[in-house]
This record gives sequence, structure tokens and C-alpha cells, in this order.
Amino acid sequence: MKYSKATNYALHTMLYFMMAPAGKTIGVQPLAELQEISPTYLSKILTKLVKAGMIESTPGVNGGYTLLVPKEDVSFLRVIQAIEGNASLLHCDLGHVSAGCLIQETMAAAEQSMEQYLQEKKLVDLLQNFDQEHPQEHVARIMAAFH
Amino acid sequence: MKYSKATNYALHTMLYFMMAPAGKTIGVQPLAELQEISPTYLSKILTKLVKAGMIESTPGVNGGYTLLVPKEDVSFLRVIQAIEGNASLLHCDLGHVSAGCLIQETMAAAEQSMEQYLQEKKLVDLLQNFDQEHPQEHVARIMAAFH
DNA sequence: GTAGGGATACTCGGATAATGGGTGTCCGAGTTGACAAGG
DNA sequence: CCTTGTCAACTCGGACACCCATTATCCGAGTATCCCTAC
Repeated sequence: MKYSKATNYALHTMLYFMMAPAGKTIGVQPLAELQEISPTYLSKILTKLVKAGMIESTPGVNGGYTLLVPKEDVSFLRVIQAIEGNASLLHCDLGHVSAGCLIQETMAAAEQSMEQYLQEKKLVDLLQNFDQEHPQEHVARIMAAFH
Repeated sequence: MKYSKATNYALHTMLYFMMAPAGKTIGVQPLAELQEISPTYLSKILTKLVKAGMIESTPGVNGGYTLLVPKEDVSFLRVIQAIEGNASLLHCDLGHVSAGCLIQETMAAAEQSMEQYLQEKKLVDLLQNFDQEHPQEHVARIMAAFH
């Protein structure tokens, strides 16, 4: 049981948006370079975030992606579900004679316990001490990518 | 993000063991028939449970599998980790200049929240009202499979 | 009666597909802004 | 000065390929029990 790499990329990308001043735009290429992955692949991930309503894409020259919601509204859960979907952890299709599958119900409850944690945790919370913990040059390079 | 079918089979199999009197043995074939899957495939799953020390296998005629631990010790987490392993939900291998990945740390905390739930939840707890909710004939068919 | 030798009923483990999802790549299409040429 | 055409910088989306884990299936090997036969 593992989350896909795409989820990791999406979370990191959204974290970059948390660092930028509101309304700023950034292209796929600088985002891809920061994470050292292919721009075309990252674009596929970003379209999922667009469909989830978290960011906006503007085509054309000087285009790119812009954060569309308040930073405080971006929870881990929201990003994860945008990529992974909201299917349940374990779906039991065995022929249970009567009543539902108790195992499935228990797993659903366990999943909900984790989702509650991920819903309360906002991405912007991670930036509390970011400046102190990371070299200034690195932070500057991220900020410079926005326009 | 989903658990494998094998995990579901393992959980159901262990639940059958919870219904049987302690020390009783059951073969792969009746277990496979109850879940309507292939016996050879189920046997591969059961070897993982054996290696985890939860059940024991006795070869030869009248052989089969026997529960090796007290029923109260069989938690969801133990069964799941026996099948899925204990790898973390999200492993970030991006080049973080200094310090670790904050996203990875947060995901680890979320995972721990679910694991705590699954560790406290024992399989035997599901059998509280099992007799009332299921037809007597079904229960009898399960019990008859043990010897 | 007792010992030995199958036959039988099981599990164990390796080898081998088949399937599906994750992970990318490639390319054409559409969109916008900047710039230059021409009236 | 205004219009128009061209180019470049972007995103968007479908089609395609690759890799790997899951999900099995098959078969030979090992092991214990039972029964039957021979001495």
C-alpha cells in the first residue's frame, strides 16, 4: 500500500505555491526543474489539480498556473484526493450472505481516522520555519520562478 | 492508493480462525471454497501469515493451518503488515538540500494515526453479534470445515 | 502380529504467465503576447 | 497611426510505450497418515 509518486509531486508543487505571493503565476518548466522531473509528465498531474479547482491555468505567452484558493484552504487531503481519487482503501466483493462486510467497515473507519488528520493539516503550516531551515539561495531560486 | 486483494483474503481467513475453537486445524481447500478463490493462490498468502508467526502449518494427511497465537493478539495491523510489509506510505526521494522532507514527515504522522487505530482493533471484536446477523446454516458450514 | 511398502491427502516453493496501473514520452492543437511590416 | 501577419512561448489532450506489482496457475517435492500385504 503506497501513494503514487504523482501524489508526492503534487504535494511539492502545491507547497511551492504556498511560498509565492498570491496571484503570481509559474510555468510548468520551472516547476519541473525544481523537482527534476519531466515537464510533460508534471503537466498531466497539474491538470488534475486544475480539475479539482485548486489552481488555474492560463495559456499563451507568460502563461502558467496560479493558485485559485486561499492558502489556508489547501489541506493535504484535498491534494491527495485530487490525484488518487476518493476510492476506499479496501473493497470487499466476497459473497457475504446477509449484512455487509465487517472487515470493510472497519477498514473504512481506519481510513477515516487518517483522512481527518490529513484534512486538518494544511500545507501552509509547513512553512513556519522554512526560511530558517533552508539556505537563502534555495528560497530565492523558488521565488524567482514566479512572475 | 489501495490495499491488495491478498490483504482482504488474509483478513477474512484470520476471521475464520477467530470463529473456530482454539487448536483446531483447517485445510487450504475449505478456506478457498469459503472465499471462492484458488487454493494454490491462497496458500501463498497463508505462507506469509506463517512467516509472521500467526499461524502454523502441518503437512501430511489431516494437515492444514492452525492458529498459533491468542485470539486477542490478532489485530488488523498485524495481519495487514504481514501481507503488505511495513513500508511507509510515501517516500520522498527528491533532492532536499538540507533537512528532511516535511511532506514525508507529515504523511508518516498521518499513517501512524491510522496504524494506531488498526492496532487497537482486534479481529475477534467483529464476532460480537455475528451469530445474530448471519444465518445459522452459514455459521455451521464454517465450523464444520475445521477438524 | 508386526514390519515394510505403497497410496493418499495434504503443504511448500519455484517457475511462469496475464493483467492492470503507474510513469513517462511524443506530438499535434489551441491560445496568447510581442514584434515587425505594410497601408 | 493602425492593422495585419508572423513568430515564439506557453498549456492541453490524446495516443502510445515501458516497467513493475498484483494476481493468479501449474507442477514437482516433501511429509505425514492410513491401509494392505508379506513374513
